[in-house]
Amino acid sequence: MPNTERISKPTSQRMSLYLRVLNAQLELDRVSISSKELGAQTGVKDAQVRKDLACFGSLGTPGVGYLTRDLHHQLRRILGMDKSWNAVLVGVGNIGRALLAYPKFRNEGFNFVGAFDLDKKTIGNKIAGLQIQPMTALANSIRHSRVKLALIAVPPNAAVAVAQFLVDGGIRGILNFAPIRLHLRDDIAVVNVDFTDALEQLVFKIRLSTTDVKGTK
Amino acid sequence: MPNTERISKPTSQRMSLYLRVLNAQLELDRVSISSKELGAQTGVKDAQVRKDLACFGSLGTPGVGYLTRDLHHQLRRILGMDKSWNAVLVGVGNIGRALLAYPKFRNEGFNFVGAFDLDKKTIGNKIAGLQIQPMTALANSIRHSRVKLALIAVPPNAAVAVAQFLVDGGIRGILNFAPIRLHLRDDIAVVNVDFTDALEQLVFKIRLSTTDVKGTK
DNA sequence: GATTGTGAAGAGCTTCACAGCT
DNA sequence: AGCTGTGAAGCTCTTCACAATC
Repeated sequence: MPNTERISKPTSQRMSLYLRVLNAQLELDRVSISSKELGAQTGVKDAQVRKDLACFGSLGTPGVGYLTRDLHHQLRRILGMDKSWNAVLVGVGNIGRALLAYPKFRNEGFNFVGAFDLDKKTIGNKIAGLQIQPMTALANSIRHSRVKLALIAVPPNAAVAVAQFLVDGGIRGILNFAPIRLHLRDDIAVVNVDFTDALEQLVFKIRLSTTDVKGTK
Repeated sequence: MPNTERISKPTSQRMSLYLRVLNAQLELDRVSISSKELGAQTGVKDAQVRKDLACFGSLGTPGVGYLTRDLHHQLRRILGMDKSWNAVLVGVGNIGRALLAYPKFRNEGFNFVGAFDLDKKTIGNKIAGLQIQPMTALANSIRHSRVKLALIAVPPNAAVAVAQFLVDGGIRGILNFAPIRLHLRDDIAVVNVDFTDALEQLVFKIRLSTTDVKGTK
């Protein structure tokens, strides 16, 4: 009975980080890990780690730390990764292709069950074992396979229409790679991945650290 | 004299969003925009928009809003986008190729001046007008062109070594696509883009909204 | 009437520090 | 001695609400 609802966004983000570390620790056959070490490997203060982990209700052992396997299991459960998730991809351009071939998705329990595009040249091609289908097949496919997740990697001007179409088809969550903010019903989960945003944040960070040392210009 | 330093991380992130909106508004020849509209298009409360924009020292006009062109200019300045930035790419796999071909980067003032890989098969190929070079050419290239930004799109086990190598070569900021947290000197800016994290956050969000309505399972 | 800029209140997140367990 | 779990303090970010401006 871990209350999944009372987890803040910052906490859930760190949970993903912890999970990444635990994966590595399991491969090294480490039996336990302390909040201090988990923190060191994720750039989080140890007290914060313990607070985050407290929602499992005392899984740690004073003097020892957390049992790697148990914690891994609990984290996956909290994040909803204890079962696998099917997903469709819309837009098989450069980014779309990279996503289809991204090996980590399958490792973590994500599964592409369909890939769709408008371009007749790419339709029919197989990428990472999946045959690209025309957009016209999308609606049926969603209803049939009862997919809940979609990844959008289409040009920005198409993204809004595609998103609306997906929602109408029954999709509940969208990972959006188009550099556009989607405005959808608020029971639809949206996560944006915007490369330009990321680069701008990087530039801003650099300027912050170089301003201290008196502008290198 | 806008004090670039006193801008919080959440604010700077929203600045990127505002900038995206302003780009669109400029294309539509809109002369001014209100905090309310800027907020609506980015999912931010109007008061928050005004607070964020306040660091420019009164650029808005009561009863009217903000002059689109001026605001655009100021935002770019604050974010450090008033000049263009050169960058190198390390790792020309699926993701690397997508990044090289990503058109928005150039639009926003980012410029690839080098792309590097270990794989002899890709070395020498041209992608988006850029010839892939061997890793052995990386150090010289950085020093020569005085690049400050690097994008890492290598497998996770190589990322740490590559990052250290880049820093030793004089790189000041890294946009990291490998699903690994880099621990570097703290005057080095790092921004992580982790697809698996993003998908996990999405799943978590979905569960949050479906838990309310009593698990669809 | 519409909209800005902002002090003050409110909400949320992080860090501290220490009792308590092994 | 080493480490967890947590109340309380401290800090940051967001929202409210309204006087001031056009």
